Amino acid sequence: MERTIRQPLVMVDTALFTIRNERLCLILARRQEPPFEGVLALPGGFVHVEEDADTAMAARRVIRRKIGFDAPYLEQLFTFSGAARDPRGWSVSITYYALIPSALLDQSQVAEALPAEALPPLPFDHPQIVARAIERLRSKATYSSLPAFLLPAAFTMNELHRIYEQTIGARLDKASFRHKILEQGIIEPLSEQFRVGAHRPAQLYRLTSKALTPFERKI
Amino acid sequence: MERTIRQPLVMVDTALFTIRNERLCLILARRQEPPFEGVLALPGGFVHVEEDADTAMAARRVIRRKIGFDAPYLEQLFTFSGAARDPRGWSVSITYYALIPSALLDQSQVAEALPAEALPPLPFDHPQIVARAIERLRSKATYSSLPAFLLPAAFTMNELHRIYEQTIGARLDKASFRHKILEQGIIEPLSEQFRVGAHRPAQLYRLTSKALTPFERKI
DNA sequence: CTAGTTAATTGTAAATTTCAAATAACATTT
DNA sequence: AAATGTTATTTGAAATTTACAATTAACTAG
Repeated sequence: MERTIRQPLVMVDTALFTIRNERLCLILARRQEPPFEGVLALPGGFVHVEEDADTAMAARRVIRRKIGFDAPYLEQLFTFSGAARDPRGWSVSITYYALIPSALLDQSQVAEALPAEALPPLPFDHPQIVARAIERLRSKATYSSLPAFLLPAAFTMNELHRIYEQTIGARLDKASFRHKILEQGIIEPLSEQFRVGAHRPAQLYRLTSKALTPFERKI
Repeated sequence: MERTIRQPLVMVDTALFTIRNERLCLILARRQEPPFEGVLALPGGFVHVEEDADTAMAARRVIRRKIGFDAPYLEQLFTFSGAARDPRGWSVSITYYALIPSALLDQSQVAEALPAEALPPLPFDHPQIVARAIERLRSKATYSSLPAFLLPAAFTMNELHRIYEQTIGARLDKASFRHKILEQGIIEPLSEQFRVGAHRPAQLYRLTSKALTPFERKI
């Protein structure tokens, strides 16, 4: 037992995705205390003793403090650890990523979100965390309903289409996309509800129970 | 800082998959010390201070102690934590899963491997870890070369086919399977090398660099 | 009532997947 | 040497899915 870790810091860090101007963005927080006081970083914090069921509790607390409510989609990402990642000592960071529809955020929060592909230099090992989060998001987007969690409860087919293109980072055929999504049954039309404008009204849809559930809960 | 965790136990636990009698099995270890002394459990141990880069170091150490060499495929699975999961106190377990070709193991190790679907009652939250590991393996098997890491360096198309069926848990069409796998370019024939027997010789293949790399390393 | 804009459908070609069956290449037995 | 058994590998046609291009639909604004 003598070579085991004594007093590691146990923390959570979160990558909070949202969409601004049709681009995939991250919500950062300015650090209130050293180290790296005043620097933009991923929102995070220490795990509390009473958060004894799961570190997702701590992640939710961190996210609520930042945006004021629970993210519609939250998933554990990866655990980083070691003596080098934090100057305060041997630490374990259990990281999470969350998807947050910009419609739920304050205007000011949305305005502060920064494009995932053009972030400022981040402290600690946060760049690695971001890289992994983007990788996971892209990967899951190709075979699940994940990107839909970046949209509000009701959305049009084209909005969904654009979100998928944005998160996957590639063009997707409109007709095929519509076909496949409807085929999978992960969304359903809201009867008689349309988004209106200077054009043909667009059918509104919502996620069904076949869509991926938050927290990767299965059944 | 007063509500943060003081002296958490930081450990790794591993789910070690192998194939015995064409069935997906796990290699368990009998616990040498309390709690649950003498009980079969997932191989695990405390993280050491000098394992300061990444807990994968600790996972590799645990695996080497159990089987004597490094697993060809190792990936971080999930991090479990809390006050309830271990009677010794608040703990963090960073879990890993590994794929180990039975050809590399001692006969006795293979004989002791137990079918993943019929394990004895496991201590701690090890049943949850196993469930997640199987889920991850099945999921990745559907879109990657993962199951190939359960086979030795050279294998026939049918061996690969059976491994995929076993890990996914469903029938796969032979012709389509062969087509898709070769299409993806994740394996290549070993020229002039065949597995012989009382039947037509079977072409031997090996993984190419297009196959999934261990440790989820990209590029 | 026409132009502009986005939504949604349609049709056809191309590609992929499925399914069933045939053929190939041995070792072993007769 | 020929027949048999066994597994490997290929083939071909049907069914399904996907890609691509174009058309039609439904509104608002001027």
